[in-house]
Amino acid sequence: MEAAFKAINDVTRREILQFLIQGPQNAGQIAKQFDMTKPSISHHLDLLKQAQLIDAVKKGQFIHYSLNKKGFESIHQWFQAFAQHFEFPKPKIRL
Amino acid sequence: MEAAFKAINDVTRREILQFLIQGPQNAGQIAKQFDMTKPSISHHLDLLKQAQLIDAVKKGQFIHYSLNKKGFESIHQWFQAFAQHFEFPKPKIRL
DNA sequence: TAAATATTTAGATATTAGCCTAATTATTTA
DNA sequence: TAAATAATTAGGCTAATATCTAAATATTTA
Repeated sequence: MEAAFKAINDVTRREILQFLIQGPQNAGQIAKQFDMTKPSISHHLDLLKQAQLIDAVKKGQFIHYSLNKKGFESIHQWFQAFAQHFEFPKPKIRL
Repeated sequence: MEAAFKAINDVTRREILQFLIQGPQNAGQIAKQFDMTKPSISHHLDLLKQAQLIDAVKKGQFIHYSLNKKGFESIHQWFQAFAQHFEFPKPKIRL
């Protein structure tokens, strides 16, 4: 959980997560989105992986990165206590 | 939003938020819960306030701190995109 | 197998963050 | 109004973070 909070406390890493909503991408494709060197992006990917917010699968010389539910669940769980406290509006009908 | 992510990226600050679930507390009562000096706690309270995760109301020589919905809403909003992506299980019946 | 490509690892540097002690401000009480 | 209480602000120190360049590793292709 510690790692997840640390991971999302950075604009670039949050943008990487947003980018991955549209589907798995390899490191180069991710790096292309940002005005930052590949090693820096690689470092960010490492922190996101440590937090289990993303998964990495090597396919030949490429590494495919995708969102990982686990890390998000840990954030979700922490948030629940407060969501309950404030009773955030929920849809009346199951979507 | 930036400020909220920064604020929750610290164990002490998250523990302060947890503590405030049970209701408003003044700075001294909060500081008593932690093995840390008052100035350090004061600094944490300031960051939480900046993130609008807590509110501060002065009552005489005391300052009462309480949870502030606003900051949590900004985190909640960010989270929604991913919650939708993963379709986190929701209760079938409205509680 | 040598060259090219994809990505990471290592090392350096500058900024940010967290904690402490000392000093300051504001309020209450004797 | 002087002393006590509640809390913050200021200043300094150390550890952690984000970024870069250069080098290394792994894989594919000519």
